[in-house]
Amino acid sequence: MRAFRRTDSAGYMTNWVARLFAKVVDRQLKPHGLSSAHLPVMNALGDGSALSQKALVEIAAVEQPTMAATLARMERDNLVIRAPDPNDKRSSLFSLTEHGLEKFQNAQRVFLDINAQALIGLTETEKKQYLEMLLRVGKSLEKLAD
Amino acid sequence: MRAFRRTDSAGYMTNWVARLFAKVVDRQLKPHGLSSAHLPVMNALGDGSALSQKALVEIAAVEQPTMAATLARMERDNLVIRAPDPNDKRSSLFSLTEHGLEKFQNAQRVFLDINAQALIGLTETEKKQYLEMLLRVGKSLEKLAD
DNA sequence: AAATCATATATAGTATGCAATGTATTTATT
DNA sequence: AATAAATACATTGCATACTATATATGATTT
Repeated sequence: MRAFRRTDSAGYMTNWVARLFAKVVDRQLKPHGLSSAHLPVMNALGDGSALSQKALVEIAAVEQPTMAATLARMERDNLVIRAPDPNDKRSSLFSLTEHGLEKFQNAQRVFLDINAQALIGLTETEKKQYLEMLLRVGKSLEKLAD
Repeated sequence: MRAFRRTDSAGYMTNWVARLFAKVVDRQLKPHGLSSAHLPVMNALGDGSALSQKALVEIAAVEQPTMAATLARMERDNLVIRAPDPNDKRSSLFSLTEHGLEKFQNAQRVFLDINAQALIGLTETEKKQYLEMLLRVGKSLEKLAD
């Protein structure tokens, strides 16, 4: 079996672009004390919601221990607070602190801007196709992961 | 600024698909004692080449300390060996061990198969478009990262 | 040849991600 | 109600990735 070019492999290419996204986002968020893993959490809590770890796990589509660690760091950095869930003693409800809410405004702007810059070489039609294909590929991979 | 859906963001979606790729690949490679980060290295060395860390950094498009750690683990696991570069005392040349070469055969098959499965929902034309768009988005992001 | 600059790698520190497993609480079954 | 099963979360261990920085060697300049 002959070696293949990286640009011929969807796995390599997707990983490459994802790392570039994260690198650029993290560099620009760092001065704000934020990072890419905070974004799905802040986005979910940005309207003032108080959500459980489990809900955030589903929203961010990461494994539970990953979200636990992210929330622990965000709590440490005063971006979120944890309150006991009155209906379930196993669970806590997370919400943004005031500081977290302020930071979320910046984060949102930075992230949307980088997304726009990244897609600058695609037409409007292609942008939709790009997102739609990612969704289809992701769903195929989710089946493989079950 | 209103919250956006994850499926509308190229950054989220690319990251999501990349993590799914890695998860599936890593699960299937684990029984072979391999992982996704080994693939670009094995692919580069699979023809018997002996390459420096620097060359592998460029091929895999990761930062130098990342490749250093990956090579250290691969060396520990007897997948690659390190030999002094006769032309430059700062540098070593890495090549696959016999064990690494055997494993590479399996890895290659597993990886190509997962790639094919992931793209099963795309037409042949779309597969090319997917790769081509990733390349364009990646190049835009590389500019942002400079 | 000595001093300077550049290059290749190493190391420390941290974040993000996964798998595997343990614990407390809740829900379902008998 | 007691027991069993399911659920929510915590914890441990490790891999992969980044930034920042240090060290050794090589190349260039003076």
